[in-house]
Amino acid sequence: MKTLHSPVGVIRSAGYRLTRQRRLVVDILAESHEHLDAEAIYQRAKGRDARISLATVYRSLALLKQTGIVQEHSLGEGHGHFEATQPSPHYHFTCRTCGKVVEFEAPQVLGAVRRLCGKMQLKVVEVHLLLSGYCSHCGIGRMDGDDIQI
Amino acid sequence: MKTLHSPVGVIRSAGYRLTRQRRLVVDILAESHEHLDAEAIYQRAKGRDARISLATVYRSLALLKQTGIVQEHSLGEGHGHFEATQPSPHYHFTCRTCGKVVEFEAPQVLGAVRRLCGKMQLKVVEVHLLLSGYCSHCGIGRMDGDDIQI
DNA sequence: GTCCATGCAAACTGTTTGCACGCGC
DNA sequence: GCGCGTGCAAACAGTTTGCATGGAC
Repeated sequence: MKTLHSPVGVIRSAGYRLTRQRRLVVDILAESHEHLDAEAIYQRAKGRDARISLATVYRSLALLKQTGIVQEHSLGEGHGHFEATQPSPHYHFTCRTCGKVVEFEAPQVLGAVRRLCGKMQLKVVEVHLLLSGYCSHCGIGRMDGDDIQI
Repeated sequence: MKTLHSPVGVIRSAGYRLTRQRRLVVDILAESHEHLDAEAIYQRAKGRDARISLATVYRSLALLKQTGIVQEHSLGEGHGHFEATQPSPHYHFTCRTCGKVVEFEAPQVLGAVRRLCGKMQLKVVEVHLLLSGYCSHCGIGRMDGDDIQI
């Protein structure tokens, strides 16, 4: 059973240096509870340290992902979005009209996945469930099952 | 209730022209039951019609996606993969070692999603469930729960 | 014949990399 | 001080677009 450390502790105990830039990226993701993309993280980082570069943001994100501190999600926009790893797994819905992202938990999904993958002898490391459609606001008047398929 | 037409019928009844190139892309996806990316589709298409261009493949895929004839999946490689829309929804597992993609059905997942989204007033149009980990072959000796999180 | 679709090449977006300098340990 | 990490700019992959020509209807 893995003990939970602070991001800073994880970075150091994995043998990586704790640089100003890495700490900055961690902080930005820990503070913001949105799903930022690399560019947005870079912009925020630049606000606090004008010298940081986009390449470093990407390199930091790769390292943080590898150590499990952050997770990357594909939210249907064709590029990555990042968030600090949460204690309990959750999934995402994105609205096709307004772009809003709704997070939700779904323990049943994990159960079903676990059962299925046990049968198929698959060792699952990551689970991404991504829904898209229309949120409660944008879905008004969209009862015309035209592209509603579920 | 939407009637099922042949891809060709769907294209024409949506008011689009049925060109040699569009038919070719449809055929390639219908024949191959793999998850091809745009480049792979382009290579196969060139084999049958040397004049086709990659841009047209992309344009055709966009149109076929919009009409529901094909689906795009993000299989964790950072670029899109395409397959002909199947009658019953299914999901994907990709092996981190050998890259193999395993398809599986999971009606329970759809049920859970439907229930949750009903509560949250979300109208769901698309459901993507993507697992990654190690397949039965590559997973041997990987019992050391180090990065196994589910 | 009309107008949408195509081919080509150039543009664009997101991401990665090579290399010399900088800084955490 | 050693060696990993950074900044910069250039390279890269995947995808999109502008424009003149071609082909479906």
